[in-house]
Amino acid sequence: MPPMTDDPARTLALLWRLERPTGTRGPRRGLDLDAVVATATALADGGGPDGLATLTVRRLAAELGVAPMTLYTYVPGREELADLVVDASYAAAPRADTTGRPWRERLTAVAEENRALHRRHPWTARVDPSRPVLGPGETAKYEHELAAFDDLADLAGLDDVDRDAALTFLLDVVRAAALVEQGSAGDDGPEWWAARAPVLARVLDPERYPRAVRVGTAAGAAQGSARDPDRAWRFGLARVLDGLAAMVSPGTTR
Amino acid sequence: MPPMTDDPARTLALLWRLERPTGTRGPRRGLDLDAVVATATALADGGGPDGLATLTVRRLAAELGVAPMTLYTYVPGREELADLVVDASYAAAPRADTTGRPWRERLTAVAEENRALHRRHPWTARVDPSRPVLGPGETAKYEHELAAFDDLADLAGLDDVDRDAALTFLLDVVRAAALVEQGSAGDDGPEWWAARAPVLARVLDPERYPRAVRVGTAAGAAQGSARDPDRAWRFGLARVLDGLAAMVSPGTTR
DNA sequence: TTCGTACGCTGTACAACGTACGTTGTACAC
DNA sequence: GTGTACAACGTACGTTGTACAGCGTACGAA
Repeated sequence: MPPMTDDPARTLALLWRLERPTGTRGPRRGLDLDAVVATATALADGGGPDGLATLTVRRLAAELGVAPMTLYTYVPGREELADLVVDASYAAAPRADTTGRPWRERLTAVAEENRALHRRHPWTARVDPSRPVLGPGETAKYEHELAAFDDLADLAGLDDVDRDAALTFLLDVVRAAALVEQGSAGDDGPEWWAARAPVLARVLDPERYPRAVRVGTAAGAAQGSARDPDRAWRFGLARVLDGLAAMVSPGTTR
Repeated sequence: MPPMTDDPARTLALLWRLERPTGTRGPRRGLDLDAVVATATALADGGGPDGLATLTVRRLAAELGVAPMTLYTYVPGREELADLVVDASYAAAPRADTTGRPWRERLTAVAEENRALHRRHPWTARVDPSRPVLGPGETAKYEHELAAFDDLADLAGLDDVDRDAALTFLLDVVRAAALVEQGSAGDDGPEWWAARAPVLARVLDPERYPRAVRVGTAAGAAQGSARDPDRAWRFGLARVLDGLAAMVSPGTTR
């Protein structure tokens, strides 16, 4: 199970489709990288929020009608395959041109685009944000999203480091909201609480944990049932925009 | 590998240490749950950010000088063990009483406490936030943190659902900052970029991705090297507080 | 036309994982 | 003394990623 020689350059070359100078000898390849990635994406999509984890070499090979080891002639290993899938999902995401619109609108568009991405491919919300993929998809996405910050960066006098931090800030909140939305889908059915209620009733002393019991009940009920499910989303988005707006007009912030 | 009968009630009982009416027959137990959890925590701590993933039944058993299957008499399975470890880390975290302080100070304290938690146990930053553990540690933490929002909730007229959303908002940003900090530790050394630079130079066209190249370089250099590493942290915290402040005095926000 | 060889493909194998199952041995209740 | 409840554990199964060596194909050179 130890990973193979993980050569970052090889992975990057694959991401950017820099075909290595492969000779024409031997049998023709039965697949190509795009087909592998496309099928892998479909398989991950079928696996729900943990789709990337349930994407296994053996299952992908079976889906492609090929022996497991064959995939290793297309991809260095499982981790690199995941990178390719993630980057492809970024590349395929639509990006609306909001040039000329007010900065709040532009940032809202970025947020909505990422929300849509996390909905189309739930596993994107669980990608480790601290390890950039550096593929063409991620780069195009990054460029597009940084551009949406042009006006705010001007107004607030953000340098490049702060601009990156502001974008990260926005995306973090969007991702967190996506995770909440995923968690409340299906899991938080009445039977989820029903299975836990007996023990919780014995153990959650309202005198010892007054706020936890009250707020937890309210929050659980709100997101579980018919209360509009967009409330948490709008809350987070509004907080982010207001937080960034404070850099423009720092009047009320101190 | 399919999990066993995951009985939520049994897991909760374990978390809250509701000892089942075990008879005194048979050999005495050689361990107790607290020792198992303590050793598991130490093992996870030794595994870095992915410590919870590298915590395996076999390794824990070896550490405890016991056969792997023995652990199953203490804990239903690996997942429940992870829950116990996580909740114990919450329970052990210090919680300062900030009653009477201004709300920004109280929220900052909560943020700092969580930052300290993610530093002491890096794997806590990778716990799925959409699946509450509902143990005594998490409950105490939740109660404490909700209390820190008392004044803000008053000032801004937050109901319980919004109070929960506001806390989640704060914790999400703190967790994201912790992940960034973890990612930039060690990984982002000069050789990390050095291994990727040749391909990136060929592929990152500054005309096609002007902002991405410029901002990415700046951000990478800033967090990688000697620039003060707390900058992203302070940025995120300030944005969160300002975002929440806008609910108190909504003057500049629209 | 023949043949060497580069290369796509795959069967087998291994280490590590979680954990089901059945056995062993201990120590209390009677 | 003896029956029995229960902790501990040896073995085994299915699953994972992937190393390795062999097989067979089809092109380049003769």
